Amino acid sequence: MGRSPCCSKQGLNRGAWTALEDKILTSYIKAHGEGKWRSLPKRAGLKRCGKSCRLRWLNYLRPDIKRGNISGDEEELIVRLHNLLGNRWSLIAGRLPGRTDNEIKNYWNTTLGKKAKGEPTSTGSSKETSPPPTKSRAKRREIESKTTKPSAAAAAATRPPVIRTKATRLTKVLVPTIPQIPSDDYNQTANASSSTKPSELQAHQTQLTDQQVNVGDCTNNLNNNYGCTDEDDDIEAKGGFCNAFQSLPLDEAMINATWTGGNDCDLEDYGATLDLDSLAFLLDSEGWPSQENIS
DNA sequence: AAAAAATTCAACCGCCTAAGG
DNA sequence: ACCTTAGGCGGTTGAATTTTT
Repeated sequence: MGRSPCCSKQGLNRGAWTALEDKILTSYIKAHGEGKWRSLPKRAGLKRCGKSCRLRWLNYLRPDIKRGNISGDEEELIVRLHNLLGNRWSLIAGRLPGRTDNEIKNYWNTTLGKKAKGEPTSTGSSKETSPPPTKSRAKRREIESKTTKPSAAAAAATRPPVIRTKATRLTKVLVPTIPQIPSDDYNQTANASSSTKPSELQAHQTQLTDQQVNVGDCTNNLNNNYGCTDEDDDIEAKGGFCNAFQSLPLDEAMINATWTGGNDCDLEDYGATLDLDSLAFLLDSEGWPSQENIS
């Protein structure tokens, strides 16, 4: 691909992974767990760069990866999240169980981004001049996803660009925990019907909406809102509500869901506690802070 | 049927931050 | 305080595949 390798890769395999390599990597990680990527290839007997192993595992081999077409609901959610977060694919992927940042990024670049710009789904300068094929895959996928609501993409096109600050690496597994709301109140709301938003959560959303939320630095704002400070290293111990994910308006189901990014991630667990229906509020523009408030 | 064009997506890259020495 | 290492992220590339001509 034209660039010099990032690390010494003499004698290392590159390019597409073979089935055997996949098997070796999968077996090794199942036996020893993730992590120590630099030394993993040597220990596993793979002639691959550690980064390559990590990427292969995270984007393809993980058992909880959901493969296949992105549904209309997922598409809507991606558009919404992109409006809010910009190109922070990892954060967006964190809201779509089983989807990887790479997959979402690819989907955006090939489909949604062009939709949002009102461009035909084509690439390249020479390609821009020609009209889109009448039955391109993108077109067919559009037709297939019958639940697609074009209004969101159109709305995205009219919104001003998202203001972003530098992305911050998330070094801890993000487990959105129950926010620090009075337990009685929370218990009540948790028992409420699914169509009713818990009052505290509604208040939380309102607070976010009313506040001048700088999306790129929302962590700090949220930390302040929920009593966490920069000095609070032990956020999880506080049951805190203190990361960028948690700055998003959450509904009850999402908060109750066990979100993990680690080895214990099990899609069936998600299915038990969270499905796309639980994210439906994201499709409701009323539930989102306005752009003016974000910037 | 074959060639060209369009499209997808896995894989790579450089850069950044955090952690540890 | 500085340096090194490891892990993670978003941007980009190009081979493979699909569709169109």
